[in-house]
Amino acid sequence: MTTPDTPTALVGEDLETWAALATVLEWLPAALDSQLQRDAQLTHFEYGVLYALANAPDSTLRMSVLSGYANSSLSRLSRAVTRLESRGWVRREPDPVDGRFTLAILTDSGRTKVDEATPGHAQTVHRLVLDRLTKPQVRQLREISRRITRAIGDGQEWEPPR
Amino acid sequence: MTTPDTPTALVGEDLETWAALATVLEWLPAALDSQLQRDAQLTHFEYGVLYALANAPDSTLRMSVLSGYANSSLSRLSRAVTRLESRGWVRREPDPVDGRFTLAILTDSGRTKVDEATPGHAQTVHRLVLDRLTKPQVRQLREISRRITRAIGDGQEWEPPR
DNA sequence: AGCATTCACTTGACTGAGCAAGTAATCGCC
DNA sequence: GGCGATTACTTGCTCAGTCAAGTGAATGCT
Repeated sequence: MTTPDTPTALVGEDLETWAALATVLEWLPAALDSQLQRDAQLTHFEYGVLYALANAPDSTLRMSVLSGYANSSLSRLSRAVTRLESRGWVRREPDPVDGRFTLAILTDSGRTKVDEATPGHAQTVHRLVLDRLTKPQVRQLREISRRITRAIGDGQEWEPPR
Repeated sequence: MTTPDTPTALVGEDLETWAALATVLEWLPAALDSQLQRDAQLTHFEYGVLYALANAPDSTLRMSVLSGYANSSLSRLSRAVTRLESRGWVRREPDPVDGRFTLAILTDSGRTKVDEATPGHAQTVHRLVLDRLTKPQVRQLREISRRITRAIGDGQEWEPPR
């Protein structure tokens, strides 16, 4: 008689799957950063910030909203925006509606930067991920990713950073 | 007539899939680190090092081999082992066979540490990933992950860190 | 209206990772 | 067998990220 115990170690297929995923978790972000760094002197995270601003109305977002889009803590975002600001791609303004909020605003040269960086990044995502998979696999990957994200959100003992 | 151009931006299903995966890439490592940090004062990377040693003959591996197993650069590994050494879980010895190699050796208390940390980590992997997926999805995830890893390895302009 | 509280960041101290330069051990070649 | 590569790390510097404490703006309670 077998019992569906909570497992105390990963074995067999589970271990292999986890090992494969863990490798992706380690290498894919590094590969993405590498391309963006080489071609646009941007980390993937910084690109994400610029991209989110580029797709926002008036190229403007409150820091706290932006940190949500970028899956980031406010302090990480604050430092990243400082860097982007010093390179002239973003500027900050207090929100006239409520001075506690800070608006991050994409500058014209920031927009140019995103536009230049986007094709290379999109190509890399295709080359490393999308083009390697069958269409059903792409769908599965989306569903699998969402399930994992939901599981993380559900965890009572851990809040994803905002 | 449509042409299969190299795309210059991600749109539609591709964008959604990529966004979902990017979220996993951001949150899953953080969630894993969070549990291990809380329950065992270990990063996921440090756990991986101890785990690899625990499963090696004589609980011993050359630094360069270990860095392969841990998907890490030698310099990152060197620093991690320094930390683990200072906590008494690993010790270093020059390889008697060839003094250029350094052997990393798991201590008894290091073994105890891995054994204590493993069930909680395995549970977290189940809770966040494996238990959320159907069996076919687990298989697909393994295959998808391997394809992505292979794609990264193929890239001529980027070598995965050893 | 006045003052403590809350909110939305920002910043200082510290840690971990990458890169490149350094170091010690061994190998290869004459 | 001596000496210039090569190999296998290690380490100094710099930078990004976290945590916790700090700051300035708005809110609420009386």
